[in-house]
Amino acid sequence: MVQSGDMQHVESKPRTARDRARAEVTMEIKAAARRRLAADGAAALSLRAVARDVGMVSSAVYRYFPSRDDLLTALIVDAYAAVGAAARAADETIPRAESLRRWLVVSAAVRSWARSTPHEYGLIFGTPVPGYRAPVDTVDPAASVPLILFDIIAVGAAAGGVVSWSERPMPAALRRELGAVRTALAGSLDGSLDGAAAVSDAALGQGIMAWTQLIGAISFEMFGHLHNVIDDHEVYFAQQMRNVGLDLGLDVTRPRRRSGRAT
Amino acid sequence: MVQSGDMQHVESKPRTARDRARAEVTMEIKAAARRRLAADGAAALSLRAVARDVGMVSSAVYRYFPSRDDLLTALIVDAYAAVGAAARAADETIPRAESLRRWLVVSAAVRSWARSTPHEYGLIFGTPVPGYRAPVDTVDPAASVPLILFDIIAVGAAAGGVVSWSERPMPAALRRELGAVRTALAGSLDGSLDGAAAVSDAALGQGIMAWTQLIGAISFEMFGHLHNVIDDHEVYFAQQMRNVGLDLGLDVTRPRRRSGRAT
DNA sequence: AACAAACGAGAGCAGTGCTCTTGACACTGC
DNA sequence: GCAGTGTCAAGAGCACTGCTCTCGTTTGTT
Repeated sequence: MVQSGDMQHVESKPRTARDRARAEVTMEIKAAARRRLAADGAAALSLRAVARDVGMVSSAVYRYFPSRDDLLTALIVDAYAAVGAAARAADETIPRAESLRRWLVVSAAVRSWARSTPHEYGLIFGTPVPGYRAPVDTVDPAASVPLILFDIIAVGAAAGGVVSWSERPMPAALRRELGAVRTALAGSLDGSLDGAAAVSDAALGQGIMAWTQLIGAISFEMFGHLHNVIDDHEVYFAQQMRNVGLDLGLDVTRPRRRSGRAT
Repeated sequence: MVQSGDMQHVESKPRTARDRARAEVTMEIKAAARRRLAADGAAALSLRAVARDVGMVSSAVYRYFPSRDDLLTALIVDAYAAVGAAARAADETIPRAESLRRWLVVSAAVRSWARSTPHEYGLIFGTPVPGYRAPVDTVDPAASVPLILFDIIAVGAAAGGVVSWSERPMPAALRRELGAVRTALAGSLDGSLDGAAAVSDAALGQGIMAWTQLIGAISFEMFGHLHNVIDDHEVYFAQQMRNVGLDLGLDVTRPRRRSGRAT
């Protein structure tokens, strides 16, 4: 179902031995960096330390990554890919028409990815590291989870789901921006983008809200802002996401149907 | 109206000249650190650099802050106090009964504080700096904005506002936790906490969602996650907050009143 | 075989957090 | 008034960082 076209970065087999070695060493460096990131966090990631881990001297690492920030950028791209893959894998366990369950499963998958690799989560959803420049490399993989959410909402809307914001007025300027967002998202969905048009401006706006809520809730939990407020994050998160999903009108399969479902 | 009891940290005038000098130098260091923080961000905050700025040598600064992290912690506490003060100042411009307008004005105040001091915002709502330990000092000022939001919701609920999640079931475990949260928040409100009891579990849960949504939306904007998605953050944010406020049932004064406000 | 590019190693620079020691100053009790 | 006590700024120093440059060596291409 949802698959952004990210097949092209499986570059053709490196021919020369040097290229092959280079690719391998690059991966080794990234793996070591990821290990140190998981252990100590992004702020404490030292290029010299990862160089020691892979048995090189620090200056040699600069042949592969021109600066420490570039190493971090590479890790960011990988992290985006990882969370996108986790979300996609979860999504594929649920029939495409069951929008609510898809939303619950995907949001839970994002949360559990964050809990399993908190520093990588902080890397992409926390404070931007140095002066922040979002290179073009990061914008494409960053959209993979929102893309899944858009598909869920589109299917739900096409099935007659009604969003709770649908009756509210919306500024024309915002409608224009959301229109551009819709066409961009619909263009990234390969298969049946027939449902994309069914996503109203209100649904799109509320969908972005849901995406914000998902990341906001996980960030609150991961960054400790719910300390002394919520103990059982598991049930709290599930409850919040369920309510957000219901507000999104995703329970289109449930209302008065015992198990079969109409179109 | 809402005022957490944070008057006690106006410690009595330092008597001896040495104490006075110490307090003054401490403030000078914090001011310089805040300046460098605003310029370069938390990651680049160097204790030696702020020492140079105040005309001291680095080791002298350690007489006032035992480590760099302690300096950052002091800045975090100040940042919490600043955003709380901004929110409170905005809240006091609106009559207490107009819950929706209070919500809109307070959320806008938080956003504009974030935009004016982005690095301080990142300091408290971004990735926790090193290994993260939230000292007891930070938990009290951190609650000031949520406290205001709770008061807004309590007044709205007492005036008959109905939250959109009110019909949804909620796990008993979560109800228990929210009960503790309610008594804690109600206890921090000095004046008329009669309305606090009117805040149902559903309203409280949705209130935390609104708080999450507020910070999530600002974080998305500040950290660049809405790049190529939203251009006019101003109208987008206002629209989102308005819808969240309406879902919270805060428009209790508007329905059938032409212009004069009641109470 | 000859040449150029890529590579790893090492030295070195400027900067960092933090510790320790030293001498000067201010406050306190006699 | 004066010694004793604690606080203070300063400097040197340690281990570490990101990053640059140079130096032989290896590798791929012509």
